Amino acid sequence: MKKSQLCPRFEEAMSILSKRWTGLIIYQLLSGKQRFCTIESAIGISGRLLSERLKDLEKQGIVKRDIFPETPVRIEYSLTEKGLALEPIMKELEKWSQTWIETEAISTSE
Amino acid sequence: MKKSQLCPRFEEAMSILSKRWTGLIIYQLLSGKQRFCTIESAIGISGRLLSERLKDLEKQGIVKRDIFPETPVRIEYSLTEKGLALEPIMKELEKWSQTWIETEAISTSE
DNA sequence: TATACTAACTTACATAAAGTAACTTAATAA
DNA sequence: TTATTAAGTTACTTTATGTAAGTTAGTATA
Repeated sequence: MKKSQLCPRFEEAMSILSKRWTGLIIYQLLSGKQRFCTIESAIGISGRLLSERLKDLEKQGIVKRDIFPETPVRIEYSLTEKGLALEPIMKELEKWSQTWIETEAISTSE
Repeated sequence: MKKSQLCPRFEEAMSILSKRWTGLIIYQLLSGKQRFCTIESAIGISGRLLSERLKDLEKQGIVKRDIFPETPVRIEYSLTEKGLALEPIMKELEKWSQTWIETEAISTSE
């Protein structure tokens, strides 16, 4: 593949957000720590992909995983400092969407 | 697919940014109007996908396309008002990347 | 007149990522 | 012994992306 002329840090940051579901997972966790099944139903992602994304985000130091050995086991996901620092981006995107996205224009194919 | 509990506007906005290349194209166009081949080499995208993404972005009213019937033809892409309004998001992501992304950690597989 | 050149695509095909549904694991309760 | 539950994982299909070659239109050059 061709090499870009962009700042590698910015490119890396964008590659995180431009992976499907990643942004919504982070957005969802901004409202506080929560469990796998809560995130799953809140954003409508499948277990297979949520599992994959959470592993990636943990590896990148954006998400933290805490295990509570109850029955059945409880696992809570939350944002690290690095993850929480993404809040301004989400807030700006929220603002933009409220100004520029019309509800009517959204495809309702599902 | 399951339905999410998120604001449809925000979800739609995120779906734009979380499509591969879209964010980089918008970022690139923030530095001013430019031609197909310029964007192509600046961000390292293939012609096939750049063409596809620019069409989508035009349809969404984020990008404008101007034709100059010279020889060979010149076509200039630029951001609309809606597209320019995404600048704060890009600036915040730039800030975040400079604080939290280490250059060493970026995979150099290409 | 025939061939070359250029930007901006498009097509055809291979590979990678995402969607879907069924299955697994471990601890404990009925 | 069977059932229940959260948190995944596996197997398989469909969609998206990567890659390279081909197309189009208007000149310019041999």
